[in-house]
Amino acid sequence: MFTIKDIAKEAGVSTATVSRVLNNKKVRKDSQENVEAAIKKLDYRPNVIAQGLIGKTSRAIGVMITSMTNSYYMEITETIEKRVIEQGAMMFLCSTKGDHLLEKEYLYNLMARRVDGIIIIDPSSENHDNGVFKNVAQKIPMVFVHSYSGYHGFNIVSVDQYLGMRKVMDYLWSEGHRDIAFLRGANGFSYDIKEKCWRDFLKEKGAVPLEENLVVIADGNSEAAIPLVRDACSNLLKKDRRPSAIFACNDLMASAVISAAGMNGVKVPDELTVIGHDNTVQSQYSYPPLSTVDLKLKSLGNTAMDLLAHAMNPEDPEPRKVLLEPDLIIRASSSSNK
Amino acid sequence: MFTIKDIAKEAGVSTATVSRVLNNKKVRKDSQENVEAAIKKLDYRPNVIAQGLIGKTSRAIGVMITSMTNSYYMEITETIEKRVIEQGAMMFLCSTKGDHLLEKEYLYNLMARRVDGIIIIDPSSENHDNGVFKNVAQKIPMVFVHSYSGYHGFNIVSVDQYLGMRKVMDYLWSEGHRDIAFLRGANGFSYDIKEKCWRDFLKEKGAVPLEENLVVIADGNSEAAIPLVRDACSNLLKKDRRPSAIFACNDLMASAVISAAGMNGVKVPDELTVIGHDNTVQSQYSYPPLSTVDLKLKSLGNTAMDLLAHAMNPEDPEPRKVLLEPDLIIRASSSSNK
DNA sequence: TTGTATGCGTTATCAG
DNA sequence: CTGATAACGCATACAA
Repeated sequence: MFTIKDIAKEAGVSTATVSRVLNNKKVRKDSQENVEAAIKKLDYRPNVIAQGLIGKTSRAIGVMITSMTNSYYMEITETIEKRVIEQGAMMFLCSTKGDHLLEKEYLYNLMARRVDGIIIIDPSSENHDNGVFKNVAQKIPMVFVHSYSGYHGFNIVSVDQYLGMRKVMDYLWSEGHRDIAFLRGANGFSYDIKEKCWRDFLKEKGAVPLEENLVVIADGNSEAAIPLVRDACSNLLKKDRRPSAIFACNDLMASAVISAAGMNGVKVPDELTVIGHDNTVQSQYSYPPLSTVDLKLKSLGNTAMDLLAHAMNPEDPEPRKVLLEPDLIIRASSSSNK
Repeated sequence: MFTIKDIAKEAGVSTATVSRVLNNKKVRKDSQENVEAAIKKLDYRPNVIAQGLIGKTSRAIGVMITSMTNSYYMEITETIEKRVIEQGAMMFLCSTKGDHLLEKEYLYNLMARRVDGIIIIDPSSENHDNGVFKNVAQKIPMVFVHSYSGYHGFNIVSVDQYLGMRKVMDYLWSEGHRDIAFLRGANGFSYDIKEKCWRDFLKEKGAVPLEENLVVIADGNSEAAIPLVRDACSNLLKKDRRPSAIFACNDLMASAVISAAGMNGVKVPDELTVIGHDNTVQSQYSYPPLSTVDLKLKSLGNTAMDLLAHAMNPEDPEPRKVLLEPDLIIRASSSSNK
């Protein structure tokens, strides 16, 4: 591949002049033309690695997610990517599979590559508690896309999931649902927040007794959870006191609930209302289309990029928090129970 | 951030010695220890960009896909990523949205970053025909993951989709299906290959008249196609001569077919057999679980990495083709029509 | 306006 | 075994 030297020789100027043309600085017209001709002739493209070494910027950012086959992450990531390429930059994508050691490994690798910024979607609590994030954020602009906004000293964009869950409960209650099951994965802030809201609400309404068996613990938010959810739901639907509505903490699990209903001959939404969460594309196109909480995934991605731009500004590096408000979207998987 | 010079000073040796320790070359024991202590103390990590500039390798590869919200691509990509991190490398992910100009842009950007290799899943025909791929492949090891193995001079891993389609038709025919609809997207080699097989088969069996109206043209393989597929299928299912089986060119569309059936009160699989293609995770977890053609996505990803490793070997740069054999997986969305 | 010289952080070469 | 030094490709301060 050609270098700036080749162009300089071809154009009969110095490398400095070539560099100037490349960076739109003032040069004499004929030099400009000669250089541009040489560039075109040799199909020359500047070595971004060398440019990065100079120090200003590597024009690359890192995005860390948990899984690539979960559209929740990929929808946010796709929005981020759109913004990244607008800037002529590139994106390293890293999926941690929920392993905080791998997450740490990736983080240090990104640091070693001098990326301009890092966006972490669903950061692990371990690397927060042990100070890894703090350490990295000191050196590289960093943004969390998180279900929890309680961390301090970090740029965070999150969604007010308690509010979103409240909207779900208000809706279900007003539609006459009283036995409302809650389906969550094993670990995660966002599950905890929603469960708290669910409990708070039922207590507030004096819905006694609070049936503990309506809490189904399945594992994680990857496809592997689906069979677990199906089994758990099948059991639930066979009980004497069957819930009239099931809320699932993400659309993936909600789809599995619909499947379980179908397998047990329970009609959705006539005999069972199902509400999902996240408003991923699959919720829109599932059958019946899922009522769900819109997490504003595009907005999450765009805000993350805005925050990153802010974090890269040395003038005002004060961390910011942005809290988005989710909406409840009613589709065909839910109905009244009056 | 600290550099090799800081470590050298801290350890009381030269930068050369530090570099030797970093690269596991022979140094005196106490030097070794001093350097390692300094590295640990300052939490030093080598600048990968500087390493990349030296020329050997940037320890980064580029993966180009069409869409991030299609699990077909992401399952292959996830397999690739696993292999990439095993080598301590990183992955640039680029989604072209089917735009060949963007694809070209990405390609040159990756080149400018001196990536060690590029894997293109579903390369555009435009950039093949205009020589862009040839141009890039000359300078950087490149591998296609493709539905078409007819390109020459490239490393290609593909699946024998004609064979896979043949397996579908053999199965359907042997189960008594005679009116078999074929659902495809607008553009793409893989659609063409499958359609050819479908036509060949019906002609071979003398299935006259070949009902052209059983060919439904929907657009693309992104979620946006789903409503189009639903509409097209709904129309199809209302006709006098309703097909007893519908084959869809990917699982996404097949899911939409199931939805359309549900919306029209047609039972799957009792009244309609639905067969998908690709064996993405969603086919496994949809309801009813989809009969589908297993494209061996993991194997595609792994083979792509194997080919890339081969392509990076300067001894034998001869391009290779690998053709994988797909399997038909029977699940609950299909039944006999006898 | 232009060219020369230097540095970015690392590895490789060579002499010691 | 070690250290000084030259390269990698580019950008920039400085001198012309």
